[in-house]
Amino acid sequence: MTEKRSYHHGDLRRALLTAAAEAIAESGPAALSLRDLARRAGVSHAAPAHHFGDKAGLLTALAVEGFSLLADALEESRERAGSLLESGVAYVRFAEGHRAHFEVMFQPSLYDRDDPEVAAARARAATALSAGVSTLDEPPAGADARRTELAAWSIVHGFATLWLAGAFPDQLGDDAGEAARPVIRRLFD
Amino acid sequence: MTEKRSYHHGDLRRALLTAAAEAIAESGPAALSLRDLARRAGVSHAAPAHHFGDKAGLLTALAVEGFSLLADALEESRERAGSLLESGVAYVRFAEGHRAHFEVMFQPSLYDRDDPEVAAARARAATALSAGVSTLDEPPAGADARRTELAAWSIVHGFATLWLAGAFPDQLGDDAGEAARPVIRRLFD
DNA sequence: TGTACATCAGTGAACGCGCGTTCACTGATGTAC
DNA sequence: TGTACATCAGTGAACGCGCGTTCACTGATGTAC
Repeated sequence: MTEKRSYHHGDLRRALLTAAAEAIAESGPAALSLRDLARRAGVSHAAPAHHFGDKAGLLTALAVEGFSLLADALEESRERAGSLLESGVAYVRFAEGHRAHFEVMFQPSLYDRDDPEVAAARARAATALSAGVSTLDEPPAGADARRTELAAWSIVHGFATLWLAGAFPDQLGDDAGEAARPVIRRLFD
Repeated sequence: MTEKRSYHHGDLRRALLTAAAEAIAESGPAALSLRDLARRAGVSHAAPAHHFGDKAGLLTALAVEGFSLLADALEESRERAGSLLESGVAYVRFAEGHRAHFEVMFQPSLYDRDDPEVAAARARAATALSAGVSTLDEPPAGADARRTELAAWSIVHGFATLWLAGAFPDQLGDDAGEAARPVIRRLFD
């Protein structure tokens, strides 16, 4: 808690990103202030500007991390289960487990969407998601494949968003991924 | 523009809600300030507090209006088309046409979710949505009906959210409702 | 192994800004008689 | 129809606060020789 710290923090960049995720999970991305993050990291209020310039810079880094983690989760699920259904569940689990990243990623007004690192990480996540469509028993082709992809993306994104917003009835339980499975399955009946 | 106004505004409450929707569409709900709304309405900066108390009060009123407009749109679509597909299209159209309301409605941390008017308006919208499920050719029952409802809600909500976030490729065109139709239809194949 | 120096990370004081809130006020409207 | 008075909507000055940004600074680290 009150551990002594040398003049140099060691890994302030990492600490600020972690603090940002915490702060966003508590109060949303818009309430974020660099001064608050500095306080959380135990560092003077001018230090964050050193690493990120401004708030958009920090959120850009968070978006990169988010898309990258999402891509990891989707790829991992595909290797493990090889099913679009389970990729969808992984998407929902990612949103629940990385709420702050998820919220930032899909509010591109908050960060620099044209940043090359963002574009690369997002492309990797998009590829991982669309690869899931080809794991279907009868994989659709052409326009049908695109429609299926959008439908799958929409249903898991909508479920995740509504779950995080607390819009669902309590009966659905505590586990977003498990609650999502029968709903996503409905898309393939 | 510079029209003269008497000491009393006439319908300041209405004017502030309209200004709020504009401001939110421009910069998001978190950037909203009562002083800015006062400026937009051409009124002194202390006037808004008179009608709404604080920002949460104003956003509560906006949420009420939003759920109410959504319920209207869903009911109207059901009377006109009587199809779950078209109700979904109406949902997406509502989100596109009332972006500010939509954003506020599903961020309940911004307003008083326990307000009785909010609860009533939200319940009306929920009823209108679930009524859409019973218009299916082979309406499901019991747990199946609930799953179908969640699936339908998720897919249209997800599509709307991703559309507003600018996450979809440009090829989808300008009309969110039309773009959504084939994707939603995929749920019923 | 030791020294000099460049580079870098973080400091802390200062500034100006927009915000929400308070409060005594004033102008307009509605109502009782 | 006219007058008196209560109520209400909006004013404008004042306040304190947290914020981002700037800037000269200092302590730590790494590197060349």
